[in-house]
Amino acid sequence: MIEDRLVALLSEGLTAAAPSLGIDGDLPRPELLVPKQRDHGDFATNVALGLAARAGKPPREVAQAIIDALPAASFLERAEVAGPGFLNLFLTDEWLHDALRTLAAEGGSYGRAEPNGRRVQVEFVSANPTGPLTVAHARNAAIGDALARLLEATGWTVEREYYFNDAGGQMDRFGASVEARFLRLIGRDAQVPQDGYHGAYIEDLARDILDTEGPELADLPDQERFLRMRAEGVSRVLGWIEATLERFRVRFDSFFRESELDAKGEIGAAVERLREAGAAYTSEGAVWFRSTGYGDDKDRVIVRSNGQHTYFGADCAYIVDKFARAFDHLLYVLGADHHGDVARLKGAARALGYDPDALEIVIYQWVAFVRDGEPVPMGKRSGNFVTLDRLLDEVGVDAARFHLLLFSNDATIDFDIEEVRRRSMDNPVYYVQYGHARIASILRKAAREGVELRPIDEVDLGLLTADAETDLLRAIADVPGQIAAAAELRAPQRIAHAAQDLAARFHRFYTECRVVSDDEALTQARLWLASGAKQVIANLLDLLGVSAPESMERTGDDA
RNA sequence: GCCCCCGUAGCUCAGGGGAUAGAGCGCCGGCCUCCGGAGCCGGGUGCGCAGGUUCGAAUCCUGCCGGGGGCACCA
Repeated sequence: MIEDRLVALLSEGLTAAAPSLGIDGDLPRPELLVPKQRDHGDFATNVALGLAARAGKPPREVAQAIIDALPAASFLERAEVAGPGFLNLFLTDEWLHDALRTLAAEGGSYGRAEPNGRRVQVEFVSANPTGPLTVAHARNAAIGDALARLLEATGWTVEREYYFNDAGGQMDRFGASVEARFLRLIGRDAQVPQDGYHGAYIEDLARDILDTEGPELADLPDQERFLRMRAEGVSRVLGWIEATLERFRVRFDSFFRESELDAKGEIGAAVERLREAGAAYTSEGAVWFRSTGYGDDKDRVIVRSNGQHTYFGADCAYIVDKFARAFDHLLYVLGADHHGDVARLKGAARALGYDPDALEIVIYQWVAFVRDGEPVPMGKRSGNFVTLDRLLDEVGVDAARFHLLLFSNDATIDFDIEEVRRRSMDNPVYYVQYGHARIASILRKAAREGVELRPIDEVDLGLLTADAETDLLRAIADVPGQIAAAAELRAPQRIAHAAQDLAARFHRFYTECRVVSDDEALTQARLWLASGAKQVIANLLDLLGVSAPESMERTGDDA
């Protein structure tokens, strides 16, 4: 990449200039900046600003000394001092052409890194299977999957895991609710518990269990019947959840049940380990984790006085289980209500002897779903909620994912269902997709007219000289860096914005530059540029799990 | 009371310590003989307040103000 070559060049110049500047000792690695203004060059560095104090000379003088010491390089047109002491680098367009050639060669893997040999687990969604996924889970699914895709793109081997509690208090209430519905269906007297689940889907579940398992389930001994009902309910709800996720283009590599931890004795083992580490103690009959030693505001119970472990106790065992599976890094994707978990989860990891930095928690803020100005209620137990499926029916997978990934994780989202549903120009997902479809259309036209695309090495990319053309090339060249940054910062919205930026640059290029024309050489160069833009838009959309259509409906008249 | 997130243009939001802070929407005015007008071009004295760190702060730190959310052996 050109950036590496520039940094190497600058380092050489810096090393050569250092003695005359009176700088000895370690020299910094020059940092490359991308100036916002074109007359500030293609790249810039602030290295002179940082070294001015050490040199005892004005920054501009330091910058000039570095320039004077710069070895010749074919790709460097000129370098100049600017502003307070920036060193601006002007390159020949060759690096832009190189980027386009690389893109042409790599296609769908352009911008992606080589495998780094490291394994990361991304745990997300993890909703307990007491009912269908709701809109409340949508952002978690979108962010978790996008981060998984970004990590894959930056070389990681990624495992997507879904964790659920199949035996806690909520699941018991769920099981009892299903059981009651079942009994009522066959005419027996039973009441759904007051604190149980009252949604209509519970009855659907009961009916399905009745249809497939038969009424004789009702005659099992009480405890057995309850467990059976709970299990039958869980497996069916999990089936719904998987189907919804599949539709949302999210596929998990593993579904992990909390009960496995207990069954394998891992919870007891984890508690023991914490005790040995001096991080757990007994008080009032319960076992506590000394989380105050790890930045928490109070200690937390891990085993209740009745002998049952808490959720957090299971979390500790789960941490052990995860690390035992030889992941180099663990990512948790959790909603804002879990911010309090961060300190104690990392604390538990440390207490258990792991590197707390290897356990990372991505917290995202809430989504306020709104319809016609009214908040959409999301409580699951009341039965009054909007399922993720219904949301997808209304706005489509592409619009839903794109909109959920358009904003920083730290920002709360106002998700107006009517607005996101609109297939119109104020909907950025269609703007980007339209750009992709429009390019596809040009390429079809070129093919229709018998224009044959020659190998890119035989094409004179130097003909691409208009601002609209070089701006588009620049954006293409910038994509690998954008992907790396988005992954590193856990910031999928950067990809959404990069995609919009690419589409905008393409649209401008399209308006100003006719692609298929009588000028054969120029047509070749522009076709390569257009198809490059198409590929890059597709690559970025893929990182978001959004499709890149070859064509779109011509009319968006429900706008 | 303690903790987390946010405060940037009329609205919704981007902005990895750099130079003159951007985009979409809305509003006004332009652009179709011709590759898809779901498009393009032009129109803009906005970083909540006060300190601090720095050559340089929307960005990092502290305090305050305003908004949102979380703080149970429920699990």
